Amino acid sequence: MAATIRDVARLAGVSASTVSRALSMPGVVNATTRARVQAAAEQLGYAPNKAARGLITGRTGNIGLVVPDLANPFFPSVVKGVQARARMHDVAVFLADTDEDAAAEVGLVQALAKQVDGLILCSPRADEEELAEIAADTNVVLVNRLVEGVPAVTFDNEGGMRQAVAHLVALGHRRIAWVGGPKTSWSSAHRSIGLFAAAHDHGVQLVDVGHFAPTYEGGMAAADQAVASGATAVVAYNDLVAIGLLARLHARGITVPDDLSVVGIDDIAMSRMSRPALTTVRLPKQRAGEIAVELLLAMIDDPDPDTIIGTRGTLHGELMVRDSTGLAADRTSDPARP
Amino acid sequence: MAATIRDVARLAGVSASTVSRALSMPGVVNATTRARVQAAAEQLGYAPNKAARGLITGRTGNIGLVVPDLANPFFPSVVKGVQARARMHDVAVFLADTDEDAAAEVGLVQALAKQVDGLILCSPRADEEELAEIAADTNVVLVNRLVEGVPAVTFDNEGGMRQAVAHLVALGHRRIAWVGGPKTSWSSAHRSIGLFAAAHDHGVQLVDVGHFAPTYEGGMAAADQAVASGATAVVAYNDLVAIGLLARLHARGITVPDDLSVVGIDDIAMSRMSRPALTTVRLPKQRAGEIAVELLLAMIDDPDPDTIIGTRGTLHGELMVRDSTGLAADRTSDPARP
DNA sequence: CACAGGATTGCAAACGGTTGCAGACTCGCT
DNA sequence: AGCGAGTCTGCAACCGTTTGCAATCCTGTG
Repeated sequence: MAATIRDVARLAGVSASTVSRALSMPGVVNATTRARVQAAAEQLGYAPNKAARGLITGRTGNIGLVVPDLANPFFPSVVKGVQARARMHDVAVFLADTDEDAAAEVGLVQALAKQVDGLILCSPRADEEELAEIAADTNVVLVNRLVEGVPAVTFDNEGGMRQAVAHLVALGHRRIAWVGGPKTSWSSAHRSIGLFAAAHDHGVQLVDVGHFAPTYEGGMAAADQAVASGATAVVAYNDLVAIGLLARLHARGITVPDDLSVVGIDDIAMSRMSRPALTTVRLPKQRAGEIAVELLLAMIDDPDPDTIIGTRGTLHGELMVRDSTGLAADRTSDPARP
Repeated sequence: MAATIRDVARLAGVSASTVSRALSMPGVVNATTRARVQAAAEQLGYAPNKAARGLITGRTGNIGLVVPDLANPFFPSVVKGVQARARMHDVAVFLADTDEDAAAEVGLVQALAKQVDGLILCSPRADEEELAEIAADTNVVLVNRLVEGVPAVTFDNEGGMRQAVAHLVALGHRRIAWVGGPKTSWSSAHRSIGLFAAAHDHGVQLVDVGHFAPTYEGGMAAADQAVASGATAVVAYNDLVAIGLLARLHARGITVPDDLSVVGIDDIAMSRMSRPALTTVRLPKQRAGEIAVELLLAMIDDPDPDTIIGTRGTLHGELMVRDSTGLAADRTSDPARP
């Protein structure tokens, strides 16, 4: 079908090796020959078969990206970042959606492993051992998850939580509820830790409402318990959950932020559009994807373990104050002017 | 690094050919040999190198998927459908996001073309000629776009619009505004046509408010013109636009649906969560992805042009009536009982 | 006991590239 | 003219598979 290197060689009247060199190591072939080859290649619309090259060089020029659920707006953002950066480096991206299934995850990873130079695992569901095992014989970069000895790009959960708490405390909140994500979620655990630490530092109460699905429905399910907790503000595991909270609170006639303040995490596009617009900790999701690619590519280029293993990028979040947070309900005036 | 077929052969004490056969054409090798080979393969964690196979068979076992913008929630849904179906068939998926750039689109497509057996182009931005050209020497399935002679899966825009109009007419609306998408959008054009036809059939007025970006911002930009149009109901190019409308209308103190009804198209996840929840035409996005894969795979298996060329799946939308549509503002009672 | 015929298995070529090595040429000098 | 040093270019091997063909083994039968 498509033209092969030999077709080009024949047309240019040279050997295949010369074509190969003319195209990938110009400078080593005579200028006029090179011109002839290039003309021939052009004419035939020739483009080298990456797979064949990969067989020899051991580099496929492809990377794999595994995400748990594309329906969660968080992930398309990082996929976009990965995409963009990969394109810059001229590598193609395999995408796999595991549907939140840890078992499918390792299966997919193994299937992908053979045809890529490395993998980016985004918020992986697999357990720590499995991840370590995978990372042992494949180039792997983790996103939003930390595993001993595996390069990763993560978000500064503690810092983000600190900002959220500082904001709420400034608004007079003294009792804050935490609506956690899935029990096994690495980021939920770390957000929780950061939150408790920040609350402690500020001397305010934090009440843990429990674990919920990282979805709109999870937020709806958590709302009533959050209200019952007696807190004047709620921090949710992520924006989707926060928006679910908003919906249920509205349905119950509870006004946000007058009766209750709500803070999300992620800053997905939807958050600007919710009513009220959601105050949230913006996580540079796309940037995370970009950095993951850089890390992975560096790792591929220089497989020297020492320089890479343990490398990790930590991205800082930024509090986006919008309309879902306000003065604490049990205060009637600006706490700054008592 | 990874085990090759020869490693397995050595361990099993047979030749590479036997391993190949044992694995891909069982039944042709002796049962005990096969067992030995399988054990060896298992032990070594062997998985064939798809690229090498591709060289010989001419099949890479990969497909490519090109979308204009993952940030638009419409696309992750179809990507998910493609993903799921591809996995069933054991093919891997290359994903490319073109960032709405028609030029990047053809470039990416050409780059991908060499390493896949076929391509799924989702709502392609490229012009008709380019698409036809690409389809000429690659297996291509279009999604949400029709081009002469190229297999495609599309949505029944006319039918969807008819449902929307029937719904609005039943609510007493007699003057409906249409907020169109990008000027060059195939689906915007067809939705517009369907809408006009339906309006004509029902004997109601349709006023075209113009073309807007298919985004939240586009909706915000369109809102005031929609209001000024004097219509009592607005149909938006898609849900994102409709939600943008909702936001701007709210900001202007216009109540939906009491003052104005709003109808979207797509039924993205966000639509259930908007306030008010958006009445919209649900498009089976994920299903579209699945069918596209089936179509593409069929095309790959049987490259006989006649059976495939022109094949197209048309998926029907379903009106989801939620809270953004109500009785026409200029009516005070149920129009069914005048 | 020889032999036909089927069942297994191995050899080697092929796929489309890349690359080490060596041969062929071209120069510039002596 | 002879020679050394470059500069180019082609040959051939190799990457990890698959597959046509031929060789081998085994079995049943005459």
